[in-house]
Amino acid sequence: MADTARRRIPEATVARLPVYYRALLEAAEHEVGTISSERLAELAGVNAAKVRKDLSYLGSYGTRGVGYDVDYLLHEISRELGLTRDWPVAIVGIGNLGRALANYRGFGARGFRIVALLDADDELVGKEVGDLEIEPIASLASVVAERKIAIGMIATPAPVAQEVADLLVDAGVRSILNFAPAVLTVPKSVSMRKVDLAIELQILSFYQLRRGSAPATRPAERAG
Amino acid sequence: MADTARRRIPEATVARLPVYYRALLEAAEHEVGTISSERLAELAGVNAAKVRKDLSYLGSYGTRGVGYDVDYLLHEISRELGLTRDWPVAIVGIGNLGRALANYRGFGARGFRIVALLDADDELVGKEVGDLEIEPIASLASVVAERKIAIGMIATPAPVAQEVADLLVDAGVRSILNFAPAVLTVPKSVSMRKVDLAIELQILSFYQLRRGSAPATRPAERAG
DNA sequence: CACACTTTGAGAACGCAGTCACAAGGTCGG
DNA sequence: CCGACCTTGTGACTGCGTTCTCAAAGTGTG
Repeated sequence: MADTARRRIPEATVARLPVYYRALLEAAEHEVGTISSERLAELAGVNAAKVRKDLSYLGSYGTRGVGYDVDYLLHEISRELGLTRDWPVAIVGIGNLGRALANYRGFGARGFRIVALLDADDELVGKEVGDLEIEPIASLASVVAERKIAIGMIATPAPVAQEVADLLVDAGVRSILNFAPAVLTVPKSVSMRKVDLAIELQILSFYQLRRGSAPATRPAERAG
Repeated sequence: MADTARRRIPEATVARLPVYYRALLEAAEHEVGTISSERLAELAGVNAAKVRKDLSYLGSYGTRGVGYDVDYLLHEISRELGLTRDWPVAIVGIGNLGRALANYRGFGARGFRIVALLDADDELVGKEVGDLEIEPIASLASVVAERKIAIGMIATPAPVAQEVADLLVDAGVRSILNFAPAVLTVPKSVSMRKVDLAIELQILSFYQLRRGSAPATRPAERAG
């Protein structure tokens, strides 16, 4: 039983842990106590060897001849991913997308709570979305400090995205999820990931042109 | 000048081409005729060697001692990505997210046109979003055929996402962008990419727990 | 026209991730 | 308690992607 002397977890593995987590949740609901790497692989859409290697980075949580205890594995993964904690989230930019994100009930409830909506437009400030009131950008720093915001989502137009990122970083936010179609630079101490619709569509377009030489459904993406 | 005997373009490169494209568009607006790999790398948030290697897969479009002709490179990349064509897109599932996607003006105008909105909810069918009317799922096959839909976006709840994917595939759609938090399986002949908010947040959470051992902002994601 | 300077293009080396294959370790029936 | 069976955990191998480095190819100046 590895415990403290745990190896560094590869980025590719980190990116798959949430998928395993979701699959295990489903297994826990419908089914039973233990699950084999093969079955888990099927639910997660990967192959069994990869599942075993990934899980082995967390420690030896399986039992040979039997499989993995679903509840125990769920617990270990959620601890590893920090899902046992509460992560207050702020959304900056409450346009179409920001509003949809604010109303989105798909974060798995677990941990990620949207506690602030901010926008630069005075027309929007004061309006309510869900049960939150939109606040002005100027109050970003104080809001981040008071509500202990860990994660910032940027849903602004591209031209102001870098500016907003800088504000978030200055306010102490160290994890950013960027939805704006722009390349942002942040200090190395800040983690940033991006979700970019236009890029995804263009990649699909590339392979659509070349049917036949198209690779299969993409592998899980990298971590950051 | 390489032409027909062009090498296979690696997935990682394909995923970066849209980023270069966007950076070049910006350069073309503000600036001038040619751009060095170093400058382009800066705008795209990668390093210069990678830019050169990526572009070399498209052919020898640079001039030593000078750099790349911005307009020419834009043209070549857009041709490679299929941005010179028109790609009709259908969105299935017009909830929060679907509506936001329908109204989203960030696809770069270029090529991707949303031409159909579909939902299983009779309450929604017939309503208008933007200038499109929501249609019933039952008409998916005919809509795809008539409007020559190439790309389907799935923005339904997770439990029905696989079902919708199957319908899209049966209707002849060969590129799918999945926003539902679910693992979908499609035939190898179909390209699928996913955008998964919950997973992104959980990855950020992982690294937030481990400040110090955190890798920098993620590399561009893989293609599919 | 020669020489200094710039920048690309690509070969080589390296490192990370994925796959394979199998020994180790555990269950279970008789 | 023994032997057949199952499934994990991991070492070895392979392949892809990134980085390094430098020759080749171009510009421009005196």
